[in-house]
Amino acid sequence: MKIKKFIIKGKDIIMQSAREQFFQYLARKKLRFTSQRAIIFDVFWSVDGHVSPEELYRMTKEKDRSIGQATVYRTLKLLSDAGIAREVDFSDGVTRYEPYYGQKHHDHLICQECGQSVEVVDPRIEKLQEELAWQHGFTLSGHSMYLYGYCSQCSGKQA
Amino acid sequence: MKIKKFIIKGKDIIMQSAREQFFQYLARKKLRFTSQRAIIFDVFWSVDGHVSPEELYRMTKEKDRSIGQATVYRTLKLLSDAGIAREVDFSDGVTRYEPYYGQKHHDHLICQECGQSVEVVDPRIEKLQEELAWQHGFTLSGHSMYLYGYCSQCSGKQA
DNA sequence: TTACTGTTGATTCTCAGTATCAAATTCATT
DNA sequence: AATGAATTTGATACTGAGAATCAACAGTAA
Repeated sequence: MKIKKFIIKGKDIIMQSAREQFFQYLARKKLRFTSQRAIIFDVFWSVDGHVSPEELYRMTKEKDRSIGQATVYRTLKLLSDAGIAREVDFSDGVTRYEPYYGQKHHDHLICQECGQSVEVVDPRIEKLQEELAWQHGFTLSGHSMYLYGYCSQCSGKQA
Repeated sequence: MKIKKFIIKGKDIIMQSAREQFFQYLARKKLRFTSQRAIIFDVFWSVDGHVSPEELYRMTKEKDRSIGQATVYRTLKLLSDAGIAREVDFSDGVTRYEPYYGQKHHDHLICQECGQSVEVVDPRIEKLQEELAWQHGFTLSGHSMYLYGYCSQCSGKQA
């Protein structure tokens, strides 16, 4: 219990900073921190893992019926530009977004059977990526890596 | 000159095997090696690097006016299933395909300024990916990795 | 030939995401 | 508070990739 509470508190603190960063970003760009953006941010931040714009739109509608879907798309783009959200693309035709601020960088391991995704990191891979880019005269600014396979439950089912 | 000729010959031999593999694949699935599929295969194979379905459609039209765009989409899917083509997704909304048979596996390093892409591989990264999946109980069946950055020409221009 | 299965191209449809635009909101100045 | 400029919003229309549909059209096998 104590631990749980602590974690929630921790997440809450991060949320405040992320909100703050969003606010700062908007101010820097002379944009406004409107009530719609606040609501969308809050709902987005409450999500565990990734959401599609459409899903988020449905969720925000429950809080505020009047919010339009275009605004959700626009706000996600803003959050992405502000470095608070990250686009993830599982190449199924839908772009998803996940909270990114204060998160460790990670990539995705996806089960092709059940669709579950696991967040993974390997600093050694990151290092090698840098190196590889360097060898080709590139300055690396980012990467996307998706590992596809079958999870322990699903790899039993087939074959 | 000699070398060039040799290379062309080599490519030609690979082409024959790829065509053969396509044929075999179709036979195995009780599908037919139609003239349209042959044309689309040939044009696709003559391309250096990647093409979008739409581009390929335009190109095949020049060889055979009557070929429909749906057939191009369908055939690319077949080639992909047959392991002769590979989908590449630079996340700009268009899926591209590249010849794959007899090719070494590779990933892509993309310049965000001029758009050029370089094919890269690092067996050490491949190894670590396997390892990483394994650690999470996954059987790895494939991956996609895109490194984004600025090439030597373009990284000078900014800053 | 006939019956059967797979293929094609034209067309329509779907669906994510974007552009448009008038109305509403907010901000800065007076 | 009032004015005017700039931003934002939501509804709606639009775009463009790709898939579904379907009648006409081949091969294939009896």
